[in-house]
Amino acid sequence: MLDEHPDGRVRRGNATRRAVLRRAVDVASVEGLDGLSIGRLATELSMSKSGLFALFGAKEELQLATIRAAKRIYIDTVVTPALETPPGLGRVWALVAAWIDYSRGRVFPGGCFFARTSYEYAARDGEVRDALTASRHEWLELIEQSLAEAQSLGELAGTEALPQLAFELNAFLDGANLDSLLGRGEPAYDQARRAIRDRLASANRAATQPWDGTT
Amino acid sequence: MLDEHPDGRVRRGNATRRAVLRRAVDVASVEGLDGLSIGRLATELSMSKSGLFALFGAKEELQLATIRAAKRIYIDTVVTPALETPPGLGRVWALVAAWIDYSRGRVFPGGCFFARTSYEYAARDGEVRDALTASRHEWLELIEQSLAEAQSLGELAGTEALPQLAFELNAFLDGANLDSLLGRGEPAYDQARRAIRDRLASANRAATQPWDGTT
DNA sequence: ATACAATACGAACGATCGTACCATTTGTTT
DNA sequence: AAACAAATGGTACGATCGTTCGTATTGTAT
Repeated sequence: MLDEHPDGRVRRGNATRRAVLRRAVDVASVEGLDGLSIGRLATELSMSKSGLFALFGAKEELQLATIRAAKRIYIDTVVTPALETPPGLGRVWALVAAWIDYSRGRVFPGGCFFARTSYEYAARDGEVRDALTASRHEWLELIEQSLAEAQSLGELAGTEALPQLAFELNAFLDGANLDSLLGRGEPAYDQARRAIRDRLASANRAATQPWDGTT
Repeated sequence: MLDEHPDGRVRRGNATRRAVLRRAVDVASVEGLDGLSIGRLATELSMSKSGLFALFGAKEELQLATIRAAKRIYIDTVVTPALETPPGLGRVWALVAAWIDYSRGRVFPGGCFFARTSYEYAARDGEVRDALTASRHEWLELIEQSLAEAQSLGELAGTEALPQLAFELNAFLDGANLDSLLGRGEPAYDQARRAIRDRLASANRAATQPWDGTT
């Protein structure tokens, strides 16, 4: 959509940028956005350091572009597939299930890209941090909105506070992600699934429409 | 306890090491254990880079010593005070309450030291990562043990799986820590408290000994 | 054909990194 | 008093960092 102009030069540049960012998101998910080094990226991609640098103009621009690239991957592998499930608790479950697959399948070698980098910049200032907080906010709002749909369908007790519930579900996901990376492996994801299923089942108990807990 | 030998030289060295580590834990909680730089620490503490380096022998030793120093602070401000509360759900609550105060009060400027650094090294190898995974394991075991005491006192349903429950409580804590750092502020801790209180109350409902949810 | 624009490279810059070596000072041991 | 040990500082090394500059190449305009 940004390539509307069929300029061969910028098209070539965009292709190179994509190749760089494909590698950058993987590196950053393990070593962090600080660990991203232009020289190292250039070496790994067999290009010149100055050439790679010129594509972004500054290190911070590379970091911001890396975040945007990670967000695209995240949306493609987690959000979009889950939105194929019709609204309701089924979609909420599809969302968390897709997230678990995303973390578990190591779409990024360092687990969830945003968990890794958000913690890295959580206590700092600047555009990088702002971009990461905005991403987290969008994600939490997506969960909350899916919960709101389920609630208006009668699948969630009307007394449930949705920001609270979204916070809890997301905490389970992040917890499993970290536990898994730190060696707890598959059982961590089992714990998250069980916690989420039990929590949603409890929120469904006082609702009008029953939920079978699987779909 | 390690200063049993009244050698003035090593005592002086230990004092300097303590001063270095007091600053190192703060820096690492914000910039990470990679962001720790010997030269920067030396400048901030008005000492020579080579002198500071010699006190630890290698950067990795400085990082490991920083983790040990952070663990001491953690134990002093979270674990030990909570253990003054008698076993049972009251102690579990004291533990999580102390943790929330520890994160909320910014004992480390970057929030929980271990959340920050564990994510940093979660997807890597080496002694630093091993030390961090061990710390996390100890913490989770402490929660689990406190839950086991509560269970044997009849304050927790016998059907509750304790590793599962410990995972959930800890996930709430980490989630609030990150949300708070990313600008959500006090409400994040309120959400964690509420999530934990509700979860413990639910686990207490099928138990023999009631719990009032506050002490 | 000519002027312009974007990509890419090579070389070099100042800064900072972790580390090594050597000297000095200070405290302990004999 | 002499021998030793630990802490601390000064200097310098090689590596890497982000960045700048000049230049060649390639594609698009006029």
